[in-house]
Amino acid sequence: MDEKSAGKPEKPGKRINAKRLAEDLDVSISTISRAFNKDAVIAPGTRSKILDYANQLGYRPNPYAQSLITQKSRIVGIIVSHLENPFYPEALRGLSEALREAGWHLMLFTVPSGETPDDILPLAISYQPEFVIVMAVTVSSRSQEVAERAGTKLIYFNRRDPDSSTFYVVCDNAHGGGMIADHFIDTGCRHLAYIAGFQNASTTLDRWRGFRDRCIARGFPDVWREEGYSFSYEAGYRAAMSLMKRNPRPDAIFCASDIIALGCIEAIRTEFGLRVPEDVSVAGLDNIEMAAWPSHALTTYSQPLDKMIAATVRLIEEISIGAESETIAWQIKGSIIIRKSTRPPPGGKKPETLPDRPA
Amino acid sequence: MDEKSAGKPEKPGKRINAKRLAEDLDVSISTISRAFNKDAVIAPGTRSKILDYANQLGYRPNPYAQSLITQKSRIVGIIVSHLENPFYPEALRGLSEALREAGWHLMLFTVPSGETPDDILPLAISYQPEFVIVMAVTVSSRSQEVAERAGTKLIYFNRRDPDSSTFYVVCDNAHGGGMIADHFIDTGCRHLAYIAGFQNASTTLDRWRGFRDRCIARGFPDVWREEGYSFSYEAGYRAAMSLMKRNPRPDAIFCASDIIALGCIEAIRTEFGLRVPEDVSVAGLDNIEMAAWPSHALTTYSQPLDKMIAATVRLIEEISIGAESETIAWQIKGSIIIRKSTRPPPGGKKPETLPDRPA
DNA sequence: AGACCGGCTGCAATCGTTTGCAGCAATCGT
DNA sequence: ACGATTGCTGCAAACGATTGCAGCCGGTCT
Repeated sequence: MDEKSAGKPEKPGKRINAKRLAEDLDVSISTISRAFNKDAVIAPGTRSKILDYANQLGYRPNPYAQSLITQKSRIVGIIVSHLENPFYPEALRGLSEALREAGWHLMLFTVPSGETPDDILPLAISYQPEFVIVMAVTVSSRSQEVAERAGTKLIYFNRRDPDSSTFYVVCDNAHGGGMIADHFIDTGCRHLAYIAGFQNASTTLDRWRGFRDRCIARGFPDVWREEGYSFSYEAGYRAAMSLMKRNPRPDAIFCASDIIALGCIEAIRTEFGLRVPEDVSVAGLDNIEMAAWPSHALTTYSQPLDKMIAATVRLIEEISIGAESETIAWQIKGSIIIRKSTRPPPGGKKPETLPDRPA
Repeated sequence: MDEKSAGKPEKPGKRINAKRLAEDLDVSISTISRAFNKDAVIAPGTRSKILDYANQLGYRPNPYAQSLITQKSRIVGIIVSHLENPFYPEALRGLSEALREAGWHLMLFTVPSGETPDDILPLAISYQPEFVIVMAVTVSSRSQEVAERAGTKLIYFNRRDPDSSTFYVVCDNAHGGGMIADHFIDTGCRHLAYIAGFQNASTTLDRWRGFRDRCIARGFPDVWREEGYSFSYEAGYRAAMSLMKRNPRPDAIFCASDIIALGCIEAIRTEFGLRVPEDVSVAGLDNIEMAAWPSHALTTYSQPLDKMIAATVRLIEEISIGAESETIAWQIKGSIIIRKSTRPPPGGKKPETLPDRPA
């Protein structure tokens, strides 16, 4: 520490690296490295000396060199297809924060309208993230294979993978459908209908299944189903237009997403001059923030976003440390949130008064 | 090509690298590299041979090694603070796609509610992105310095930097305020008001300035201003509650964002039983997708998102190739979108009938 | 025929880390 | 007092690319 330490004249253009620290501090590069590695053997004194000097100089280990040598990037990619559905920004935000806290970096890929997540995947894995979270409804199973070849693990968020052993995290959509059906029936609705989202999204399917099965079980087998073809406001608007012309006209509509429900309500009000919930009960699924706005006051089934996010991060952590995670998939129950877009429960109480067996 | 080519037994665990290609193809690693480098000298035949074989094997150059040696990452970080305001997902999406097309990767950082973008910046630059786009209203100027030291360029999106020579891209917010003022006054409104967003965000300030200046210029100096303290639905709701109790009661309210406007309208309708636009005209600024929904039909000033995004990408490209970009900042005009939340223009036409000089 | 040139390719240094292994001093056990 | 153990540190070989420079080969010019 006597050769030429102290007033060393800041080499200008050069980014500071471990070598520079090593020279200044008169230790080896290895030692510098060890100072930053949580569980490496190093004298506590040496470590703190290095750490102090490091952040005095603003030094941080170069992540590219680290990734290169360790073969780990601590990057997770995320492919999002429908950011215009407010559910996704909410999920994205949560995921972003949770992953950051766990020490991961998030690389974002949005899917342009003409394309599918499959088209984007090659690009997403080109930066060799350790994981790619797919937050999109439609993905082919070929993707699985592409990812595998690149050494990247795929995790589906809000999408069940029908035919395989991939990782996924979803809410219990069938349960949601069932709860809504119960609520409709309990509040005296008799002509039930469903507005679907993307045609063969697992979410569309499961919600429908849960809803219809419960309707049938409770003695209402004639459930309308209208295709929305997407999870959007416009879809809800259009679907409601057609649905409300049927005979018998529905008096309760379960929409495959909140945003569909808002479109649906709007159509019912402006196009048919009917009231919600007096004439028609409408419920959604997601519980996006907007659903709570007084202007909407939407009854809905709440996706347990926090739990879903926690599960996702946990999955990632476990796989990443090599614990071939025993749970490959999470399906988490949410809960129904009753607001003002559906009829209130019958005055006082008469829960046993089921429709087809009059009191 | 005779030593041991042909039926080479796929080395299993090993990720394929340039060396592997080189051996199989009997060329040097340098040549492999050159095949992937657009403007390197290499015989066309050799290149296509390599490229073919490469994507038959699914090989792509390792980005970490590339970044390490070239000192460029082609990564741009983005810090977003208010994803719950739909304007930001829209912007994020556009930015993501435009940057992808230009060959950049996007690393996302959201700002948790307790913290500021400044707190996140160190983390954002820890991966050494070449640029960081800050899509947030409040940033201290110290950040500028932190970024500089790490060799990262900061670009503000939707935020003007008052005191410095940093890069930024915004829409012409003052112009927006002015247009809305004109529209209010032209449609016969007389008691004008403004609901502010974050208190010292440049957007709040500029919109106010443009609005008030025009009001004054046209002879209505008494403009109410109500603080919203944030760009949210709740802020609009709360602010409207207080604003509508003033005397004289406003008959036109310009909100610092669309989402504020929606909250504001809701409060006017449900809390005061008044009609929009018959009793009060309300306009926003942003032109988020929801503003066009028939249930809202919000009059607003449209942010020229596409142009803003194009400008941002262009800025990045220019700086990145070293052309010390002559334009350090972009301020782009948007346009007013008249819908149903403001009174219609006077029947037929009487544009000259200004308030204070009666016809 | 010899000099020169242009097009292509290979050599080897380099980027900034991590990590197994060996070495060394100080402490401990007997 | 001497070997074994412990606690820390340094050496050097990776990781997988890029790129300036030198070399080779065939063709053209004089």
